[in-house]
Formats: sequence, structure tokens, C-alpha cells
Amino acid sequence: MRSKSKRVPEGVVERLPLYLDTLLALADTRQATVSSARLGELTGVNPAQIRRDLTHFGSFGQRGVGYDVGALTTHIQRILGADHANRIALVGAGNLGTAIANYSALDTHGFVLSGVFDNDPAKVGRDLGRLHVQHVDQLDEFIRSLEIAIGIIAVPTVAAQDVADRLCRAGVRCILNYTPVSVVVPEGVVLHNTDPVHELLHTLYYLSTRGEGDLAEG
Amino acid sequence: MRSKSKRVPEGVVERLPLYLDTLLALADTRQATVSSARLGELTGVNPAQIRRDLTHFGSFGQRGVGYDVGALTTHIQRILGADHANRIALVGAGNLGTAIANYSALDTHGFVLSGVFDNDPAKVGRDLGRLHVQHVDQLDEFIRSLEIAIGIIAVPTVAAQDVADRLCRAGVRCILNYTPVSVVVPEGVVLHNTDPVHELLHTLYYLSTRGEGDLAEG
DNA sequence: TAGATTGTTAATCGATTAACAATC
DNA sequence: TAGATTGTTAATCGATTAACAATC
Repeated sequence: MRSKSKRVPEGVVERLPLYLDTLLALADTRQATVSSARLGELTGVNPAQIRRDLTHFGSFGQRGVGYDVGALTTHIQRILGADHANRIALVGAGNLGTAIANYSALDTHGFVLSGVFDNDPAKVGRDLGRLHVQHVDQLDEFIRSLEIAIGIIAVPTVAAQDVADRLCRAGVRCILNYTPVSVVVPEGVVLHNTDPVHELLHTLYYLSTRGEGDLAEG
Repeated sequence: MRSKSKRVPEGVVERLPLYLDTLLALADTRQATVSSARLGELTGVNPAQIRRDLTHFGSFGQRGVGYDVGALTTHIQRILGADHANRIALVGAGNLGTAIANYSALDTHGFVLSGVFDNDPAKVGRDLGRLHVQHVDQLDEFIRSLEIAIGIIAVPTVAAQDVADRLCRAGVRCILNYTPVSVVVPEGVVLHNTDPVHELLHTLYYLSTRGEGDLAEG
């Protein structure tokens, strides 16, 4: 997937989804090509950095012309692994889980919510979008049989580590954790924690010290 | 608030909430002091970096002893602006809004959810925790009269920019945006976007390329 | 005093940006 | 050909880490 194998900096990988969304928006407006300068305007990223970032994976542009919007879109999707369906198992069918299940932006990037699980008998069997909520005891078999690689944790804090363990044991390789506790996962499993409170505390700092205005983040 | 005014790097500010949570956990276990080495173990941050980070704001430790857990906790809370109540207005009383409203971790850091708003007549007037859902037309007056500085956007994507405009007009200085569109805010308003899809795409990369295992994030 | 650990300086490392030759 | 814009090298900038003198 990577033409030049070097180990790509974290920052580069964080910017790729931003480029991707911008390219998709450009395609909507029927732009055939885009320069790094224009892409820089739209994303707020320095044009030189955009070109440098892409260099990590190959050369996708044409000197004097720019980048083909469609082609670059495809390339970035391939780099990220978003060029094919990625099935997701969601654990937790409460308010947060329901919000995630109804999140239409998932589809546009090839993510397919394939199963929703809960341990609450009152929730098991209920409909959530086009899915039925299954009991969490069926999680292991479900993940194995469908070879699901991505799990999302949207359960109460106390259950987070148990769910993480189950997901990892079943063979999931990537976990998004929406509880405020940082769960422990075995080596090789990619973990991403999202904690609203950390985000609030972080922005709070800039509020009190009048740091230089905007900080826009993904 | 800052002893040495230099302009504190983004990374430092991002780590402060991590230190804070770790210190609070240490206080629970009745640890009176902690060394940068121990704090490094617990947070996964290099001890030298922890000491360097704190230097930006003053010197809080004692050579040969370490840091007083309680005192350092207070200092970091003061630095972040979490040493006093911070009132929040939440817009959107759907599943996501309800999940946020029920999020107990908010309280432990001094955040006070003061108002919940929606434009759906079916939701207005209903109870959400200890609050009543108010109509979004009352948002402006509410924010002004209570001098609320923080707004959270948890509405459908199409309404995001409108809500952001209302919040900014009413005088909010910090916005957490949970929709996948990046809203535009005037200079001086701190904006933080949280998009599950970007986070998924980002982690997806490490999944397909077998980047070196864990990446643990706040 | 001896041991521990900070605060800080200096060294290293990496990431961002500027500049420009290659080339469409 | 002239103008534009890439890919890439070199320069700058900033952040991380190591080392150590200060000092509890």
C-alpha cells in the first residue's frame, strides 16, 4: 500500500481523512483537478505540506496541472483502507450507541455497521435501524464468523474493560472507545479513545488564556 | 495564570488533562506525593517531558521528593480553568445529546450542564436528567443571562452551522461540535470538532499497514 | 551526609516550510 | 514556448529526550 516504506508520521495519517473529505466535496462541485494551493486553502494546511504528505505514498499529481480529484480520492481511500467495506461491531445500544448507529456519515466512507450488542434483556431483540440488538454473549461468535476487524465501545464506564477484552479475544484489531476510562488492549490492537471531558478541558485552556483564537481540529 | 508566558505548545495542553486524571486517581489511592518517573509510568509519557511540560507554568515539585499530589492537581486545574464551575449549554436533545447529558464524568471536572435545547416540539418540555429541554429560540437569552461560555452541538448535520451561529452570537467562547461538518466560527471562538468517522479512518490506516501496534490517545 | 528527584540546559530528533529544478 | 505546479531537497523551526547541576 505504501510505495515508499519509511514509517509515516502520525500527523500525516491524521490529515489524510481531512484531504479525503475535501476531495469528496470538490467532486460534488464537479472539479476535475485541484492544485495543492487550492487544497491548502480549503483545508487550512500548508500546500508544501500537502505535497510532502502525499510523497510518503507515491506521486499522484501532474506538474503544471495539479491532482486529478477522482484519482487522488481513490488513492487516499486505498491508503487508508477505506476503498472496500469495513464491517463494524457496536457494543452498547443505549443513547450513545443509538446515536452512532444512526450516524449516516459512516456509510459514505464504506463502513458497514454489521452488529449491535447489549447485555440489557430489555434492549436485546429490539430494532436499531436495520439491525436487531443481539445479546453480548453472541459477540464472540459473530465477530469470528464475519471476520469483523473494528469494534466500537459505547457502554457504561464500568463495563468498558470487559467489552474490550471480549472484542480482542474475538479477534478485533481496531477499537474505538467512547468511555472515559482508558482500557488496556493487547499489543497489535489499535486503540482510539474519545473522551468529551478531555476535549472540554483541552479547549478550556485556550478559553482562559486567550490563546490565539481558533484551533480547528478533526 | 502562566508564570512564564511564552506560548505553550499544543501538545503540552493536550497532555495536561491526562496528568490531571492520573493525579485524581492517585489521590483516590491516598498517595501524598508522586515523582515524574512514576507519573511517566502511569501516563506513558516520558518523565523528562512531564517535568518540561510543567515548567511552562511554574515549578511545582520539590527536588529529592517529587510532586505533592493534591497541590499539583490544584495547579493543573487552575491552569486549565477547571478550578471553578464551567457552565455548559447543550443543543440537541436526541440520542447523542441525551448521552452527553447523562455523562457523569462532566461533573467530576467542574462542568455544569446548565441548559438543554432542541427545536423539536415533541422534545421541548421533557425532562433530561435534572433539566427541562428548552426551545432553541430561548438559547440566546439563556446564554446571555447566565454568561455561559461553552456550547456543545449535538444536532443533525444540517442544523450545525445555524446552531454554531446562534451560540457565537449569544457570546459563547468555546464550542464542541459533534457533527461531521466543520462549522465556521468567528475569530476568538475556540472550536473543537469530534468526528467518529475521521477517527475511524485514522485508525483504519494502522490496521491495514500494521503500524507498530498501539497508539493510545486522549 | 548520601540518595533522590527536580528544574533546566544542551543534544537529538522529527516535522514543517521555503525554495527550486523538473516537467507537464 | 511560457506559465503553472509538482516532487524533492535544503533550511527552519519546534518538540522530545538525555544529561546534570541544584537542592531537598
